[in-house]
Amino acid sequence: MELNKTFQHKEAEENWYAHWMQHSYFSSKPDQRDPYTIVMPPPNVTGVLHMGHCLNNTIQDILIRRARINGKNACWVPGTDHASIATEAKVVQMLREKGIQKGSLSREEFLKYAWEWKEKYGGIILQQLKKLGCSLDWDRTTFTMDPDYYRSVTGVFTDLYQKGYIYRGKRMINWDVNAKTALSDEEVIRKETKQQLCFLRYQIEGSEEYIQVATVRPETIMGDTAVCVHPKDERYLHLHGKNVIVPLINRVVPIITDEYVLMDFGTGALKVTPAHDTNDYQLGLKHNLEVIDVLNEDGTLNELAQIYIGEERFKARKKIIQELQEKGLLLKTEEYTSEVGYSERTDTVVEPRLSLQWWVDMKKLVNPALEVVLKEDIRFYPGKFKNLYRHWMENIKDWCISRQLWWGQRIPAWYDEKGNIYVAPTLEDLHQQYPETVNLQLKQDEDCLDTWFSSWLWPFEVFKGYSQPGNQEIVYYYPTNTLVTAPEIIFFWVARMVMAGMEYKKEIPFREVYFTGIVRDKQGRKMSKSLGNSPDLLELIDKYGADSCRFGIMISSPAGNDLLWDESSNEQGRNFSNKIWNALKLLRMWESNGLSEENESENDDFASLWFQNRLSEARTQIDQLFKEYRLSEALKTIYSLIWDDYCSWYLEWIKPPFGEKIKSERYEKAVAFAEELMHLLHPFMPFITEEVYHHLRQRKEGDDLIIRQSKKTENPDNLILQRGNLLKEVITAIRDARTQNQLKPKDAIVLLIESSDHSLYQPFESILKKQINSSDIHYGAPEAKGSITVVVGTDKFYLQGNINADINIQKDTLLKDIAYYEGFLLSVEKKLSNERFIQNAKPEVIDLEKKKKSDAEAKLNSLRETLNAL
RNA sequence: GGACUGCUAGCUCAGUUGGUUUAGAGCACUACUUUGACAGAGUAGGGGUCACUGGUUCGAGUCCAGUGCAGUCCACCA
Repeated sequence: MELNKTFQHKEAEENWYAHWMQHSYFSSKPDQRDPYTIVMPPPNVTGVLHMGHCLNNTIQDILIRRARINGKNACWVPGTDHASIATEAKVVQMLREKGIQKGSLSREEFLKYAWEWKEKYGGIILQQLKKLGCSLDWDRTTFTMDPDYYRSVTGVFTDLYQKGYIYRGKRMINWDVNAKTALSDEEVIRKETKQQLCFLRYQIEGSEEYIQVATVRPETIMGDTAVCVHPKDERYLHLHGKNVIVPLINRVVPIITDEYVLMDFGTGALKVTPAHDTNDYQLGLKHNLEVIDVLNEDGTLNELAQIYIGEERFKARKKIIQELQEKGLLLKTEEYTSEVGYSERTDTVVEPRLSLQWWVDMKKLVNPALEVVLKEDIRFYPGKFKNLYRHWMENIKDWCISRQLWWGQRIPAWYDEKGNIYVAPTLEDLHQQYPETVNLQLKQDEDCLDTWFSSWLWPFEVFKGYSQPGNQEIVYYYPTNTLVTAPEIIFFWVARMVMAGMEYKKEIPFREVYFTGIVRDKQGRKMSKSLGNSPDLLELIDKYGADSCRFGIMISSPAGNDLLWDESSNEQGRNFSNKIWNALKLLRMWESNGLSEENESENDDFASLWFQNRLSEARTQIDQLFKEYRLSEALKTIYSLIWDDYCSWYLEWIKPPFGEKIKSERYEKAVAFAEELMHLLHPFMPFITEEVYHHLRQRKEGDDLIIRQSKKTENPDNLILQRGNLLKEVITAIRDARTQNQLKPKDAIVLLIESSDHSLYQPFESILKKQINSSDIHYGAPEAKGSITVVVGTDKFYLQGNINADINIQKDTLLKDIAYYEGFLLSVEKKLSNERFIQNAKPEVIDLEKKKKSDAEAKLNSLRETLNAL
């Protein structure tokens, strides 16, 4: 079959993915082999594939494919997360565009829309992963709101409630006025924000005197129930026990004292608004202050504010500032920058708000989960995240898990008319467990659970490890091997999965966690939708091919650091594909030219002998790099093995002279090496490798690269490797001399080698001849001048024949070399003549320096001899 | 404010317990080559006082301290 000029990625991708699916190569069932399990971090149903997913899933696919060819039963589980708040926001927006307000719908009606939306868009991201070549076990696709999964979530809630790990309490929470729900601390992003610090005048009751108070949130003054000063602050001693009048609404509130107030910040006088600030709330509790919440759940002012009722909080702020100014109550404003909390999902400023929510008492779960990481039962790559994990775990706070949303697992708590709480996974369970409730008027809690309250069960619940504990699958696949995820969700997800795993399986959920870097653009900016600097991955795959995109992102992905991604790395991947493709074409061309059956002894084929050992050497390196999760370097090693060692050296070495046939044995070896190379590269670039593998030979049904098993790595013969390096060195040096002396490639030379050991060169004489275009090779010293001399090591190579050697060029080169080695020798001699060095350095280091010295001397001798001979 | 990480060629990165040459690779760059696998190529070349300042040591890119710059995470100062 005639091969295309270049690799046609589109056809190959479609064909091979379909072929692999047809043969169920991705699907895994428990068997005698060791499992290798990865659970995919489930992307949000709202998501579309971006560069982060590309990186993350490429890494997972590499690990899975490598495990598969290393004889493991590889199982990679896909799925999606219902993403409570993000999805609900999308659905609300979709409805709004249709002219439907969420508030006008019943819960059931809304959920119907939400499920429709999920069915329509929820699977897109998984389909996109197929384009990337991900070898996921699709039969295992799980959704965090699948019926069984749902029940496990409410089951876990019930269990934790019964153990007393979950409680309901009225506390300050982070309120998202846009999504109208509570958020956990982790869902609040703090950002530096410029604000106006307003200095306000609060009049002392029954006096003309004023006290100054600074605030960045003047719209909350209507919730003030005190002004607080430090008890020792001399400026305010005379005001202790007095009252002040809150501006605009003229509420009379007391001046209280507390050491919490910083005397040197602002004016040293703090307005206390217990309903709208966590610290103020604590102060309020301590001093028994009234809590006046002036905001509605959507962030508008309510009746308790008395003024600007119904106005949005920031509009109200402006108006209040203006009114205060007009009334002379605003003394000044200063620009002030501080950290302000924003909702991770809706990016609106979060309001501290007092409300009744459900909480997990994390102290009950934290210890085993901390221990397994400290003991390194679970290993983090890179290791620096261990400290981060530890710090968070040691300072853990209770987890607010209730959300005022409809999309998600509804909290399985029911209230009777007296306000008693009953908790059970389902209503049926409840009736069964508490028969007295059958006849009660029960009302289920309106709220949903935080998304992460379901995804923390992921590593075991995808195998039904909670709903059917002890089933064959969970026993076989759990603990999983590697978790590959972004460091951003170490607290949201990783830590909580460890807790859930330890609590419910009494075992770690995964043995190793590989944290990927953040994908940044060329300017180092984080890729994000809002910046619009995130390229469309599907377009890239279409343009360069999935293999090239995988190559591109992996080659620029240093272990444990962020990666700066640039489209040109895809070009490098494409060029590499093309290089491989052309090597294949060369092999096929040789075959179609016919093979020569002429015999040759093993010793005649130095090239294959060398490459065999070079391959073993590379394999050893790659094995080690994989162990350390240095995937980028493993890829670089393979890249150079294929491009430099196989294509540039090996294939050139075995290439038959033009018009001649290649010897059959050599050809067979070259094909076998190509198979090995494709096998090594396959985890990184699955499509082209499978395609090439099938072009190399006729394959039987089921002989596919994706399942071909690796051989044991053999130790390389270092002597052979050294000989190979010598050969390369000599070729390079002579080629260099040829160029410098302007010899044309066509001009053949005669090579004379002067060496103390001719046997060094004899094994690869024929290769050398071909590579430097030499008609003949002799050994010995030159009889006359006029040749070009090249020194490699201490051996001399004379290029003779019909040439005009330019003595000056050679002199320049030699003098440069001599200067270098003289300098080098000087530094070594300096070291060796230093008595303290001789006294203190290890003997092997001294020996080494001595060897360096004698080597350099010998080299200098050779160079000087050569110079003199000119 | 606290903690962590990084700073090596134009760019992205290696450099493993301090001594294997007077610091490497890949891209990019420059020159030359060009009908026999591949111009998406080949051959060669230029390019770095290893962020800075001190210190330890016979010896520092590597260890220590400080400084600077960048980034990440954490923290309730109005």
